[in-house]
Amino acid sequence: MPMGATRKDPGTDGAASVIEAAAASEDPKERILSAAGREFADRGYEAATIRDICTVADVNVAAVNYYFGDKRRLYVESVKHAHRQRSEQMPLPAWPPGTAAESKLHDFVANMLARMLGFTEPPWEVRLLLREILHPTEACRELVEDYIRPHFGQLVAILDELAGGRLAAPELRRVALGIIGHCFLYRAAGGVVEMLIPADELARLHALPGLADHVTRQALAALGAAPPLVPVEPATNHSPREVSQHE
Amino acid sequence: MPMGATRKDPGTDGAASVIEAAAASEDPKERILSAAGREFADRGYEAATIRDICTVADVNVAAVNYYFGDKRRLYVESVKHAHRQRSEQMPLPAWPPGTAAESKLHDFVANMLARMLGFTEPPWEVRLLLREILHPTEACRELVEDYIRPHFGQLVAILDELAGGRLAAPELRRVALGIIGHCFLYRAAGGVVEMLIPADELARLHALPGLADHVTRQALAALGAAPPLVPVEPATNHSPREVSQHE
DNA sequence: ACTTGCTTCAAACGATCGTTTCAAGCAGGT
DNA sequence: ACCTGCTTGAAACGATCGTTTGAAGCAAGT
Repeated sequence: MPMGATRKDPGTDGAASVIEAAAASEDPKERILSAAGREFADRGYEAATIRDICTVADVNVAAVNYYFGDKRRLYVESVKHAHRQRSEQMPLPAWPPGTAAESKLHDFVANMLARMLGFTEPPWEVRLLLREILHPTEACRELVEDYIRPHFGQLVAILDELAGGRLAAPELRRVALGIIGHCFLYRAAGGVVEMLIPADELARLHALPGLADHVTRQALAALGAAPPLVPVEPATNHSPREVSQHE
Repeated sequence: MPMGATRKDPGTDGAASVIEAAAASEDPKERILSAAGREFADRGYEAATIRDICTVADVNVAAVNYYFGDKRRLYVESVKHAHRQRSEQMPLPAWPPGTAAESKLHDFVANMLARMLGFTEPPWEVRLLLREILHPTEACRELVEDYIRPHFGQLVAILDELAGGRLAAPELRRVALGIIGHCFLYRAAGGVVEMLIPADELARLHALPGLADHVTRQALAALGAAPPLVPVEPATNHSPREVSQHE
């Protein structure tokens, strides 16, 4: 699918000629990186072929070896390229000082879900980065340090604020991992999740706002910063755990 | 790392006595399935070669095509084989009637973590099934129906019991997905998680009981069946949300 | 015009893959 | 012994992969 041309520098348009419909950059090196990213994301490292990549990028087969040396280095560079593009088009969220921690958590989760699932479309950059997370190669460490750790740190900070400093760092991290895992499941195992949910409910599940609400509320309830998911019995002395006597 | 990997030389075949220490079955078909499972789990479908599989299984290259037709069908069969072995050696947990739902949830989580992470060893069967979940092929549907859906249903039933029937089915499913996602993250993205956690805490994180405790407790707290993670202020009239007043 | 340095191109190379072939082995029934 | 059906074996086939090659194109610099 021809994605909209992502013009990073709108100031220097240069030629007035209308560029091809497909995202065609001037620089062949960048064309190769884009094509390689898509192919690697779709088919995986082994199944993606240099010939296909070069056909998509509209360059000669020898171009890959000329610009990148070999296939492996092309892969590493395309992962970095995707990560670079992704992080500069979706920076870390920032809030004015004094914003309620609950709001920040909700924003953070919604942002993460949007980044992972893509509110409009599932971008190939995300799929490529996911592949790198699931099957780490040499490009993984840099990805974690530059892309994942800052987000993780921000989430932990929000949770710390919510806990009012009354939760130890290891505990905070585990709560954060729970939130991330919840979102991660939809991205990494979305196909299986869809099989587990009744068809008539899938539309609801794919509605991002509702998902973000639920993930946030569950985390807040676990921390004690929001009422539990199960509505409390209005006013009874009996233990709320004895309600169901009919199976 | 598939590139540049020099093929492991089986060495001198002088003494053909010691075949394979691991699993040398009588049936060559089963030997192929075992070897294929390991190779597919380790290297992925594309990178695993029939020649390597047959070398490990100690059969001729033609045996794969003789018994399974082609590589794709061998893959599907090896996934089913792994799933079959795995589910018969780790059946669904069962509790005597009247067991507290909290205990059941804890057992369920501990069982799932043990199944995923493997307290003794990371079995290749799990890695192969994970591959199928992450990159579904034709073998996925059967896997979900026979292996995953029963577990999922059991978890939802436990949560329903915990909620005392006061939570709608969609909500219950989302809570279940949260729990599963939490565990799933450690299995699927364990390498990245390990980079995010300080080294001196990794030992704690890999201690299965503690992990199960935390996942269970977080879920219980979210449902309201256990006190929140953050210790409640002992006795103050002030709202606990106004603790931090300095900005 | 000639050189220089960078880039592109078509073609081929060597390796390896999945698959096929066909003959040899090896039971048991007659 | 013979046939018969199933299983194994070594070798080869055709396709495709990543990579290399060497020449041609092309815009400066001199």
